[in-house]
Amino acid sequence: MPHLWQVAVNSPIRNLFTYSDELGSLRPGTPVTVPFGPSNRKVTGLVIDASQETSSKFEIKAIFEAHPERPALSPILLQWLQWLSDYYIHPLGQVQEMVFPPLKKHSNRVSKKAPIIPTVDKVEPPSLTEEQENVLQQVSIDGFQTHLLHGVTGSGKTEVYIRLIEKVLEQGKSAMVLVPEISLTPQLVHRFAERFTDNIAVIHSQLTDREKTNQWWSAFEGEKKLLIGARSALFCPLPQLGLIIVDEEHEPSFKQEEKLKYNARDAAIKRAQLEDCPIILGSATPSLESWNNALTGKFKKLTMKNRVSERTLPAVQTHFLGGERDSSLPYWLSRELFHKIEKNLEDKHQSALFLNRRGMAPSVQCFSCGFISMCPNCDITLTLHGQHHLVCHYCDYHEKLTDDCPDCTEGSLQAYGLGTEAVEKDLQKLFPEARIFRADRDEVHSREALEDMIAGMEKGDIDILVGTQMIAKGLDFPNLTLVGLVLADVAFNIPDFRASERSFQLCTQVSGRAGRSIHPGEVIIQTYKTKHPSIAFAKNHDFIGFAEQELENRKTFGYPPFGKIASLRLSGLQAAEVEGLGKTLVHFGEQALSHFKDLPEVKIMGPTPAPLARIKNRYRYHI
DNA sequence: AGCACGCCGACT
DNA sequence: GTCGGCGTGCTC
Repeated sequence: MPHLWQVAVNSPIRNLFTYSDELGSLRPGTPVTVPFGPSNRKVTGLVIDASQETSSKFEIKAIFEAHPERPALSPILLQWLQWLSDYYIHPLGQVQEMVFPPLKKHSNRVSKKAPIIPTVDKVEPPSLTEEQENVLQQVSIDGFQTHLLHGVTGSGKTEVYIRLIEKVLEQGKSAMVLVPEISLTPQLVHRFAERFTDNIAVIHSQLTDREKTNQWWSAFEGEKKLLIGARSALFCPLPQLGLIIVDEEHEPSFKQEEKLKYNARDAAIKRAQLEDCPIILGSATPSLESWNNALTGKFKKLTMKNRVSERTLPAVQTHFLGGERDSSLPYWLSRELFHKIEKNLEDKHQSALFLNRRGMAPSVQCFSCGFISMCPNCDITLTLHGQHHLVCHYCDYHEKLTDDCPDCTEGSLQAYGLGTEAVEKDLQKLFPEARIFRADRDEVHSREALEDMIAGMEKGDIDILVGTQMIAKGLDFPNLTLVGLVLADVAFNIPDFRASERSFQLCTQVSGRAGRSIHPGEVIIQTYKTKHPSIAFAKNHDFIGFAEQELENRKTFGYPPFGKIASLRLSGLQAAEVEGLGKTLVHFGEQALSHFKDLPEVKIMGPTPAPLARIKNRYRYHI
């Protein structure tokens, strides 16, 4: 009698399917191809378990073969995939698919592109600070334990990671470092390459499919013992995984919002638990969830309060933007920041200005009739780029800015608000001699362009860097001594209970770019709300104070980590239809709740239009 | 998701 | 009488 197996098939169905095995070489964890659907098309799947199927409600088909290009997975990995599927409510057959590389193994075709792992000379390890030593002593590399490493910017977290990885590799095990996509800069890889030479594989979305496949196999086969990557790298089945590091654990980019909706930080903790290895979550500004877990003892808390080599944290000043203005300066530039930039140019130091908004201006309005240019496909104003390009930041719509208002045809459209392009342009006028570089998605759109920008900063070819998100984290330029946050308020206004946390993190991370070398750093935060707690605490480098106050707020309102929130997002082409579905779902929810008497308080809110009520002509609601 | 089936309008 | 557009339902 042939064996029957439960197979997770790559399809959006949450059942397992029973197949017969006439090969006899299969076991749980074997990737297979199976006939599926009325035309028996060939789909991929994963053998999960033996089947006890006795009834014959359906025809049982035979597995085609063990997948010729996919290696078998360990019981631990299988268990982890099952957990992901259950916890994030996603079909196991599709979760399983994320483990494997996009292309067939093979063909070691030599890439013409620059190598992903740079060839650099090995660098001798620096001596450790007392704090670093102390932290290292507290981490056991045997057995599962979640650690939260709270270390200020520039405190040498990376060196701690490196030392721990060295220990793990000495035992013949492999290690994984997860970083947010945005900070997976060549700089970080370079830093690791200096110590582990070419014993490194890298996986992130900027690689081509061929590159990803090659990197995946070199990590899977143990040819490279250290895997560095963005969240998707977590799925790589490393042999003898001995350590996971999640750097910048608070970063929202660890969350995937589509398909399998997982948080790589949380999924990494689960994987470490199953693999029975330690995991380190590192951040200068931990998420309040993780911080709370450290306070309650669920995570082991490790602290580094000082920067390495007696370097001090930068002096942070805040400047009120609403006061009287110097008419010779653009309205967004305080006299103080202007003078600091001027001084920095004289001293041949570098400056960076941060503003989380690309383009010239976020909207244009007719001064005569009040008409505002909107995207026809989205509920959003069009952003002005250059002198006369109106662009939607959510779809590919763009139009030319007309001389006259398209509505009243009398007035003309005027730019409102500020973006990085305008900052760059104004600065160039004020400092004609300065070499200014703008780093946002319009200017820096590829790995190569990012590398060029970094090289430009390192060589001193740039005096002033103007940028968005892109320059906020992870970067380390020794000659960068002045950082200006042009308008901190942008971050307060996002409609999210984490808005305060996000702005505190932003202020701290941006500030952290300044003064990372022998020269002390200075930071200027410009804002209309100098008293906002996010700014006040960031100014004093007081994460603990901020966390204490913000946790109190969260407790009062029942927000995480004290309460739990789930968000259901609905979208469709007809607003009424989407809202109707939302109402039906809420109704189901209320009914379901009424069957449970002793639940803690559960509230269902909505459906209401999402903050961006329409994107790409799809109406969005949430519950 | 991907495919087949089936219902209906449009065209030879 | 046949083609094809898309709504519906199933996949071991």
